[in-house]
Amino acid sequence: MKLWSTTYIPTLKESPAEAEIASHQLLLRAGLVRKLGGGIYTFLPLGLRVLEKVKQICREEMEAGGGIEVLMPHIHPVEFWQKGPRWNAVREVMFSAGSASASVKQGGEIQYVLGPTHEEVITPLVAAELTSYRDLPRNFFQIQTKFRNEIRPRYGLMRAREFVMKDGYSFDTTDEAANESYHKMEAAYRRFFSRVGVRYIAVEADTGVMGGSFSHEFMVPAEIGDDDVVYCEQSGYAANREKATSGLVPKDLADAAPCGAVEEFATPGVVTIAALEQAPFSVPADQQFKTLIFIGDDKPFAIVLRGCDELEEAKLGSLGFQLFRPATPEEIEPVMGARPGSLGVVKGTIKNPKALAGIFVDHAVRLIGNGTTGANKDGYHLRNVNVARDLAVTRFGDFRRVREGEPCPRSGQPLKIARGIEVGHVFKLGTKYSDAFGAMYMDDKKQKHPMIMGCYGIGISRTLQAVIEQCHDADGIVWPWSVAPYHVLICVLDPQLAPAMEIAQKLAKAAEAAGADVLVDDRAERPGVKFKDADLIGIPLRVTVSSRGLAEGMVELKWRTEKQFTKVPVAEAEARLTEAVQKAAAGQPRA
RNA sequence: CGGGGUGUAGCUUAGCCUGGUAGAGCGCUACGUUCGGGACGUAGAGGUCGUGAGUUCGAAUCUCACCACCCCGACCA
Repeated sequence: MKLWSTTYIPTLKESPAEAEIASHQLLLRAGLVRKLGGGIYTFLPLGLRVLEKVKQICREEMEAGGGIEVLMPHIHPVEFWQKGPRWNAVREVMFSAGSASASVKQGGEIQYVLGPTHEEVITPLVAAELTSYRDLPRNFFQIQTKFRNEIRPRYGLMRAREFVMKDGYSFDTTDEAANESYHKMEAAYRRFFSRVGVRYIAVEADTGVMGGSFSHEFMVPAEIGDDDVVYCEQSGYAANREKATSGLVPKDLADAAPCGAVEEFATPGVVTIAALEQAPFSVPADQQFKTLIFIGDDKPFAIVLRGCDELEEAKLGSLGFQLFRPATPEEIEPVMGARPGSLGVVKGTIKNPKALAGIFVDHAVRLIGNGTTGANKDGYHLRNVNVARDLAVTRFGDFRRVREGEPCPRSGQPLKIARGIEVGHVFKLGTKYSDAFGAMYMDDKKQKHPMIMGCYGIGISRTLQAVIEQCHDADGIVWPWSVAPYHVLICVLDPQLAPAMEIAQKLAKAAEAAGADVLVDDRAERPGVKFKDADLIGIPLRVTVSSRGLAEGMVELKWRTEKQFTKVPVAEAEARLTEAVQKAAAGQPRA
């Protein structure tokens, strides 16, 4: 039992200007955290209690999934990162941790960095410690503070420079075993998020350059999220928008027959899809070919989409280029023969086809059959262009961005799109890090092989805020039982009356015996203030003890989720409270 | 890093355009009246007006630079 007067819960009536979204405002108003600097927060007692509960649930589910807990350092000698496979890519978001003394810092190299994640630490450890197939599989995890110098911290704990993360790493001998580790973690993640009390969607995520590996993101649906989740309620299909496909193009689509000879026509000044839709041309966007030129590893390549479609740039990762960017008009003209606005990939019209590293055509283009495209001659277009007969195609692929309402690739039902916050990510890594750090094992034939790795992250502090974002109303937070900082709040309206406090103590003991964490509001505040604060900090079950109630021999029980309270005779109060706590803990939050 | 915005008491802010005494509400302290959904009165404490330079007799107010924070984009748990 904790007395309000002996802890520190600084609630705010008004919300600080810096907080724009509900969860961020409530973090501050309910006295859970305070900001030290951009993206850097202190956890106050109430916030810390929630954080610890989320961590504990995570720990339990990780161990249930075979995870072994360790704690790695926050500061890393920089050599480990320099030796790793992504130093140049990650150093921008890493904090250095050299000496604070200016004289030492001058001209000196960075010697330490603050850990943004720990592949570069766990892999050398495992490389040194585990050498035999008999040592595997192993799956290590830790719950620890991470440091990333975010370009733009925002939304409180949602994107912070310092945040609490659970990170885990699995090491296996074979691909099949690694897949098993992966699926164990995926299952553990589902249990974790369910227990914490957030609605989530597990989506297929982009694997980038890792090729055949796979990846799932755990997303919490929220308006303020910065990812789009594409999903189908009927089939259960769900994917990050970067990776999502639709069933728009039937698998058995036959190529359309030509409808006449390709014909050039003048389109002076027409350089956009929209302009070609206007009279006198009146070509609908879905009958136009959109030709985009990119530079991939210094060579130009072409992407062809329908005029009405948009490119999903992340999907170009599957083409195998390390780096790519849109080409400039100056780079395009010598290759194609025209500037953007008059481009096309009709055979024989490309000025220098050999310069192109490839012509990649989106599957949906086949829906056009016969359409209109640029003539590679400024101010001219071609009509009656037949996809099968006339286009120069290296290969077809999926390059377009999926739109809401398109058919699900599995069920054919309309796809929906929602915003989401990424709170977890499971990723099959392969041997990227084991190769770099020599994490090898010897098999039973004395052959050495790199270990197959997986990595698994959960944003603990971000999950905490995601819970608030999902579980609040106009009055404040509405904590799920599992992570509530306290389960029961005993509001003593007249704490100066000894009998009132005695009853509060007795009830607190009963609730604790039933397994609840209890907070007693013993402040000499007016009732209105106490009730407002109670709603704000969102404790699931409130017990009100007042002189007025005691005069008729009653105390009151009230759930945070309900408007009405229930009067209970003092004599029955302990039993009723015990029962309520047990039911709530068992997942039936009703009195 | 690009675009936009804001910096005045612990919090929310007025004043700035049109230069001349820094104001309010919440919170805080004391006393009194109140006492079931953020009470009221009286009296107080609390301000380098983000920092630095400039213009001016005089700058919160005008100019410049810098810093911090917030929002929108590219990246991420």
